[in-house]
Amino acid sequence: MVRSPFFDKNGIKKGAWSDEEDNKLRAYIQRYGHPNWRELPKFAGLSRCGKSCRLRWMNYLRPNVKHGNFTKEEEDVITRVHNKLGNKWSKMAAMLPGRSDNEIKNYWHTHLKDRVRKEQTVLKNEQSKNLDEPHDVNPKRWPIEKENPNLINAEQEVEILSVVLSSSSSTSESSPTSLSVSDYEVPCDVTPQLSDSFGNIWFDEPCLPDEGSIMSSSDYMFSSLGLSDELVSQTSSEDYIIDDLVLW
DNA sequence: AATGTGCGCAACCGCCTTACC
DNA sequence: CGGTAAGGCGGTTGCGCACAT
Repeated sequence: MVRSPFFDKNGIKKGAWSDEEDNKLRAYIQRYGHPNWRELPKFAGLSRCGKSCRLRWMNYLRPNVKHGNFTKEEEDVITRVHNKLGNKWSKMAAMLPGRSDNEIKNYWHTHLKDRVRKEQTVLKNEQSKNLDEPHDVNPKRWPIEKENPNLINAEQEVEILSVVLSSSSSTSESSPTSLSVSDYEVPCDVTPQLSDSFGNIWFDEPCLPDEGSIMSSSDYMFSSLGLSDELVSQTSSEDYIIDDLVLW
């Protein structure tokens, strides 16, 4: 399934990792951490380059890393974020505790890409049929927006989400604003709704980050998005409906 | 049973960003 | 401010496996 092991001209081992190598890397990092990836293989007794060690740890050996089938909710998050941001795998990984960017990327290419493309083609055809009859793209949203003129449009949503996702520090002075990432291209009847099983992935399942501390999936999401505790605590649960990815 | 073909996924590669001097 | 090293990210590749012929 993977490249057969071999040594390059510098004596660096490439290709599939053996159990022995995995054990060495795991044992070393659990004991000493990974302050310097480049030096790590030397001290851990591995004939690998630092990059290879980092990749193996991040994608496979980390204690909290998940393998196997993606849930419907995870698929939905990937689809929605991809619609807004494109191939930002690390951003998606930050929102899906236990999933690596590599795994998300692979899953997108092998499972989701074609499916989403088909869904959007179907949608486009339907929309072109109904061109003469303008109607709400997302009927669920419009009543809310009409009630609240302060809500933002689709372009602003992408911009703000990009900032939120890339931000490493909180914007504590920001007032609670509804940040919707609802998908205008894939309506709610095409993509499954997250809110139905919202608790499953964001709140029920504890998550173990690298540091070893336990935090809830929702804490993990907010911390990975750079949202401060105070800001999160101001937030009522109704405010971050993942159905539309309203973050706060 | 043998061979061909496509898929899935771990790992590699190169570029970009960040940190440090 | 520029140079360098290290980390991180996204695109691509190689190969084992399952399924089709």
